[in-house]
Amino acid sequence: MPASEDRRRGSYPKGIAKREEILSRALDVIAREGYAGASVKELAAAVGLSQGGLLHYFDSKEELFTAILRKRDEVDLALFDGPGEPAAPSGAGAASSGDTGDSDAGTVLFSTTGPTFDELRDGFLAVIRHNSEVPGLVQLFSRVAVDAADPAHPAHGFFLERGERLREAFVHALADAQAAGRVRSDVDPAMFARVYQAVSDGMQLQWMLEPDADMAAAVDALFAVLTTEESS
Amino acid sequence: MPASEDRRRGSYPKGIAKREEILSRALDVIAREGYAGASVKELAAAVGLSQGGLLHYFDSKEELFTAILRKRDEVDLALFDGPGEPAAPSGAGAASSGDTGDSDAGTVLFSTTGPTFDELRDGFLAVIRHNSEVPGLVQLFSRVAVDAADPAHPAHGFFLERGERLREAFVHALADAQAAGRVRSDVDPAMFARVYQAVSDGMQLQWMLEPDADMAAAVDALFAVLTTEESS
DNA sequence: GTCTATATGTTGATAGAC
DNA sequence: GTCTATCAACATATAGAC
Repeated sequence: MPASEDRRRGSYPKGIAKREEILSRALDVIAREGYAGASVKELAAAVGLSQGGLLHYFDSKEELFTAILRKRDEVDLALFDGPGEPAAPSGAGAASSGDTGDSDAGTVLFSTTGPTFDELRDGFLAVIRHNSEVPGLVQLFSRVAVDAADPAHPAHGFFLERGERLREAFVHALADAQAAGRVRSDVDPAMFARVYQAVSDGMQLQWMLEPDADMAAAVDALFAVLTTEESS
Repeated sequence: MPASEDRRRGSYPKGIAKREEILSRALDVIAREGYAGASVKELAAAVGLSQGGLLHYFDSKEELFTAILRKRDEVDLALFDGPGEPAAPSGAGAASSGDTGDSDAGTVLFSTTGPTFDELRDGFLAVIRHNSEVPGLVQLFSRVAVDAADPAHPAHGFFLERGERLREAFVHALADAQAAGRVRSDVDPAMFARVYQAVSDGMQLQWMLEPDADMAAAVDALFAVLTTEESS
C-alpha cells in the first residue's frame, strides 16, 4: 500500500509519477556524481529541470532531500530483499532505469513481521556493500541525518521511524536466533539493535573519510562475535 | 609540547593566549546554548567579539570550528584521563573557567604509548557520558565530521589523525587484554578498534535524534561481549 | 506544468577607521 | 587588536509569463 505517504501536492497519478521519476533520476545522479552540498538549482539541472520546475513538486530543499532518502530506502529494499540473490545489482547505477517497483515486494528487511537472522544479516550486509558504490548517497544520508536532529526538520520523523523499523527487525532476528542457540544468550537484543545501527552509521563516517575502511567487514565482525558458531 | 600546532597568525604569546581564551569560551557557549548551524557572527557575539574581531584570529569559519574541536579534545583529555577520578566534571559547564591546562597531563587516552584496557574503557566511557551534557558539541562534531569528508576541508586532517590515534589506543589495549586473557582471542584488535569508533560516532547520531538513547550503555555492551569475565 | 525573473535573506570575508 | 561598514556571492522561495 504505497498510497499513504506519497500524497503531497497535486497527487494526481500523473503528478506522483513525475515525482517518482524525478526522485529516481536524482538518486542516480547523486549516486554517480556525488553530493557535495548540492544546491536545488544544481540538482534541478542534473535531472533536467529548472529550479522552479523542480520546486513545483517539492515544497522545499529539505523535503526534496528527505524524499530522495525515502526513495533510496525503497529502492534498496526492493534490490536487497526477498530474493536470495538480487536481480542485478551490477555496479553503481543500479538505482534508476524506469520504475524500480511499486512492487510491494521488499518490506521484509525493515518490517516487524521480520526476516530471519540470516536474511537480515545478508540483506544488511548487501546494502552496506552496495553503499560503497554510491558515495554521494552515503554523504547525503549522513548530512541530513545530522540536520534532522532538529525536531523541526522535515526528515526528523523519517529518521526516527527508519531507526525504529531497522532496530525492530534486529530485535526480532536476534531474539529468534538466541532462542535457536545461534546467538549468545547474554546479548540484549534491544541494546545490540542499537549497536548494529550505530556501527553501520559510524562506519559510513569512517569510510567517507577513509575510503579504504571496510564498512561491511566491521559489521560482519560484530555478527561474528555475537554468534556462537561460524555459519557459512 | 603544545607548541607545534598552535602556530597560526601572530603566534605571539599574547595572541595565542587570546586565541585559547576565545576557544575556551566558544566551547562553553556551544556546550550550554547548543550549536544549530551557528554563524560566525552569532558565535562572535557569544564570545564577546564582533565578527571582524573574531576572524582576526581565525582565517575562516571552517578553521575556527576545527580549532574548537581540537580544543575540545584537549579539554576532554585533561578531564577524563590520568587521574582515576576526574577533579570535578560537575554538570555541563566543565569546559571553561580559565586555562584548563597547557598541562601536558592527558595524552594517555589517545596516545600510542597507551593506556591499559581498563583505563581506556573507563576514560572512553567517561567522555561519552560527559557528551550527554554538551549536546551542542556533539552536534558540532558530527556536522563537521561529515563536511570534513572532503579532503579540502580544513578539518580533514584533524579527523584522520584523531581517528588513527583513537584506534591505535584501542588496538594496543585490546591486544594487551587479549594477551592477558581478558578479551576473547577471536577478536581482531584492528577491526574492533574501528567498531568501537563507529559505535561511538553512530550512537551520537542516535542520541541527537533520540535523547533517550544511551550512548554509554551501547558502548559498554560492546565491552561486555568482548571481555571474557565480568569486570566492574 | 515548466520556465524566467526576481524578491529576500544570509553568509563569509574584507577594508579601513579608531 | 578590535570595531563598523560594506561587499560580493549565493541560495531559497515566490510570482508571473507562456
